[in-house]
Amino acid sequence: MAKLKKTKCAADLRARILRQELAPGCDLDEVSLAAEYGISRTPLREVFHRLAAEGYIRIEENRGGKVASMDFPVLRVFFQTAPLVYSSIARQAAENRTSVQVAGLKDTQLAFTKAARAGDAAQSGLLNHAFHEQIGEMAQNPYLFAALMRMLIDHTRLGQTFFAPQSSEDQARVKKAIEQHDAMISAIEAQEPSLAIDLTLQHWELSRDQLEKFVRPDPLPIDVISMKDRPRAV
Amino acid sequence: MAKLKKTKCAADLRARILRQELAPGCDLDEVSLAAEYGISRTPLREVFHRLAAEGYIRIEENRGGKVASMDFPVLRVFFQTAPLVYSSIARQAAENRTSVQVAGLKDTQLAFTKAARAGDAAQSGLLNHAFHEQIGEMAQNPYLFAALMRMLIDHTRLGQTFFAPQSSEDQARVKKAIEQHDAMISAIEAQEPSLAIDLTLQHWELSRDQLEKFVRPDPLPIDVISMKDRPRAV
DNA sequence: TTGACTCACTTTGTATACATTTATTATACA
DNA sequence: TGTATAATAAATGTATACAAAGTGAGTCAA
Repeated sequence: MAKLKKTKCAADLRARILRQELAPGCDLDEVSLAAEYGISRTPLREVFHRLAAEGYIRIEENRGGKVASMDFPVLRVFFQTAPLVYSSIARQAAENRTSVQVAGLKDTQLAFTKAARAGDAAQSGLLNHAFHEQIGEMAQNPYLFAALMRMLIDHTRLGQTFFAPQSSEDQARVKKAIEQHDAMISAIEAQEPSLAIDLTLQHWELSRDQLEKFVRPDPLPIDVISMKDRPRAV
Repeated sequence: MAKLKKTKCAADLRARILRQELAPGCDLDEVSLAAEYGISRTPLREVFHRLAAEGYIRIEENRGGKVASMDFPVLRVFFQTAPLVYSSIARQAAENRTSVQVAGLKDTQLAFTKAARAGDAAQSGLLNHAFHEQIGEMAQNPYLFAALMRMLIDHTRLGQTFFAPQSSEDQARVKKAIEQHDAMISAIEAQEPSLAIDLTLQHWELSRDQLEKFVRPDPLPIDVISMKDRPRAV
């Protein structure tokens, strides 16, 4: 019972960080968080140290925990590394998945689909995260899994806008993402590594286009006059 | 001062696990370890949670910390994954290294060479670990770095015998490893990624041959008579 | 002898109190 | 008014005390 509160606290903190409810760099107050989760500072601090080693937060000497930042240089590396890690994981997931794991993945995909169609951005992001984490578990590769989890922290935080469709284009993208997930499940279930890799890379391309737009948004229009012709451009 | 004891405790525990002084699966008693490091159980447990998330130990509900095991299925994955991670790290290290980091790497290599030539197996293993960790830091890739660190935990533990040369063959291998390190430093310093990758893969081959011998040792001789002809075969 | 149960003992988990460090405010002085 | 410094408040880090769970020896009944 008591231990449940601790794991729940850790899980909730992770979720809040992934949802950017706790923004990068945000200061984490021990006393208020401990009160919030109904535990004392001792177990909370143990959670902090766990999250620090997982890459969610960093702990500074005598000034407590802060949400891990997302500096620009790292983002560049993120885009460089994602295809390698995601495709390697996909390959091994297709090779090593168990049928129980496939069933679990389908459950997650079902929940994800519902949330995405309902336009619940926060929940979609978390379920998308869970989806890819589950594929990571299928790979049975603790080494790459560690890399994957760190990628997903940043990926989910960056993609927070992804599942909040505004334009009809956005909605089409979300629909495509759902379909890609379904295809990935099939490839993994059929144990076809090379197909799983292809689908994963396509999925990454879709996500990357959106993320890059977020990181490097369209510049504001220079010619003010022409704005009249496309009033919703911004 | 007090915080130093904590980081020292964490570093020492890591080293003891890497040296297999604390064997895989070994139980970690909180009170005795706390006493040993001159700290109370509270900070020690925080260290435990850190090490758990780093993959050095695992913490079981109500029965404390145990050194992470090295099960056989994972070893298979280890050999599969090492070339990918090590070579990717090497590439980016050559691309992104700073001169300060190169200087640090040379220092480590110097200490490593001394320890290896002196036949100090434990120290050699740790310094070899530090050498490859420093290359990991040069890569400036937190995602792959996480994978690397997990690989090195198992690599260093497995290779514990590597730097305890018994036969003259073993001594030749250690000498070759030292030379390969030097060549890797040069490639990284010269910022030649493809060369760094080649050298890293060669280095891995050398290590792999030795490790596989450790994991899958030569079978005991079946023909007892022939033993007389090669008394040091076992 | 075996098996289950009890009770003492050991170990882990949590809360609280205290020490130490950092942040903030107030005050003095230029 | 602005800066430096002292005093105060707030937050983090650690130790200790207590609660809860696990472990094991010993006992007794079948």
